Amino acid sequence: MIEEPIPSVEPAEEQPSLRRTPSQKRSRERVEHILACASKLIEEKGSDAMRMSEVAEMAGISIGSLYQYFPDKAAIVHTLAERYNAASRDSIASEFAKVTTLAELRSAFSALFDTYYDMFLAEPVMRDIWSAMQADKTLRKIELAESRANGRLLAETWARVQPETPRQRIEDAALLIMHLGECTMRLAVSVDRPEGDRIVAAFKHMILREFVADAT
Amino acid sequence: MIEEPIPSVEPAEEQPSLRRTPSQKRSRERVEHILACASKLIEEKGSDAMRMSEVAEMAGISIGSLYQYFPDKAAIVHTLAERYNAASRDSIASEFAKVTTLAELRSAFSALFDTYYDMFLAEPVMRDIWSAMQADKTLRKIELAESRANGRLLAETWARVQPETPRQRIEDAALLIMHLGECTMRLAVSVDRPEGDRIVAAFKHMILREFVADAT
DNA sequence: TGCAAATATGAGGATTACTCATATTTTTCC
DNA sequence: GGAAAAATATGAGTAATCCTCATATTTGCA
Repeated sequence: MIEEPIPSVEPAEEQPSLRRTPSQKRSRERVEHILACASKLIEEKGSDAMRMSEVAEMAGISIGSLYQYFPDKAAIVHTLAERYNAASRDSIASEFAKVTTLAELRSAFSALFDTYYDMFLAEPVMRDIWSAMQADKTLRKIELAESRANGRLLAETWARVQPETPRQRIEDAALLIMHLGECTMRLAVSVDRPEGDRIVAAFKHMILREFVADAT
Repeated sequence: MIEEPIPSVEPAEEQPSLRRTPSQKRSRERVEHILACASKLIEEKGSDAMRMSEVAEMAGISIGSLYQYFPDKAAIVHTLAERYNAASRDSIASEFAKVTTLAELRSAFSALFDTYYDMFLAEPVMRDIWSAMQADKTLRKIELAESRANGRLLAETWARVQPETPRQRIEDAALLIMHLGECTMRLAVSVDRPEGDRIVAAFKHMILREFVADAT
């Protein structure tokens, strides 16, 4: 009945972000409710200004209960981040799955970052969480894990359509590209719309040059 | 008599990070001393774990005095960040100043990022401050201003050696490149040494492709 | 129904950035 | 030199907030 959003690709690294695995159905629903409230609060005021007391109040539970489910504030952000990341990985994986030629890789990459940019524009919560991840030491590890996971997806596809290129070079470049993609999104949404659009275009233009036949 | 630390290139955006402009010589020395202590503490434990009480104690002053010079904790990080940024801008400006051809731009860029990477490796405080800047809303604006300032330096040089390329395209690309350069540094120093080296190499390789004659 | 396990509660502990009324030092001006 | 004024120093105290824990309530099950 309750279907959890199982990351269908590779989970980045699952720390125990829930204090106890909820065994009762009501508990699992409550976890979802807490996350929904937290998400709404982050949308309204940002994760930094979000107070644990507010989350508890909006969710209609006591602070004690809140801490029964999440060991600390970062765990809430962590969980939300993991969900967005899982969604990203999924769309990346499905976009790359059908790629068999370099030309297809180029158009898949292009489409991917258009989608990614739209997501960033549409989801203020996602944007905020990305910033929060940079702030916290623990959460920063998630970002790296995420870049690595996405980098692997790109590297596999890339190596498939261009087997003559050294694997190490592909892997390094793939990690860098996916990481810089995230950085570009953050930059693009932090400036005004037309400039953001141009920045994303510039990024795509720059990266697409990498996916060419001549192995320099 | 009062000589303020004037950034020799373009100041990114000077908010009043000092509570009062110290008029007496002893005060200015004290500001320097506070910053030195803060820097040492950041090196030891990170800006997040650095306590204002510790800074005061190490500097041999009371908390009240500390707050007489800096309006809040972020202001200390802000000031330190501005200094590093000013140093970066200077080295970027001097590296680009003598560039007159595309080939020279390429080698200047390459040399610049080698230096930048070395700085990041050698200066744990700088690394920490970069992370801290992402965390705080106010400080994040500095990062953007910094990217813009550096982007302008690159754009000017680039436009000089390649006047046929549309100015808008150069400006967008320059901002993106300098911003992504910072992101690459952060990524490179957060992984193990050999991988970090390869990542920096991959970045340089990728960007140097942009500085070519064919205006695609 | 009654007992044990799971879950809920919220007052309070702990930490920490920052304030402010007061005290001290320095400068100014006769 | 001395007194008034301005600048600077002080640190106990305030406020904000995360999180704990001893206790109460609810649920699952025999």
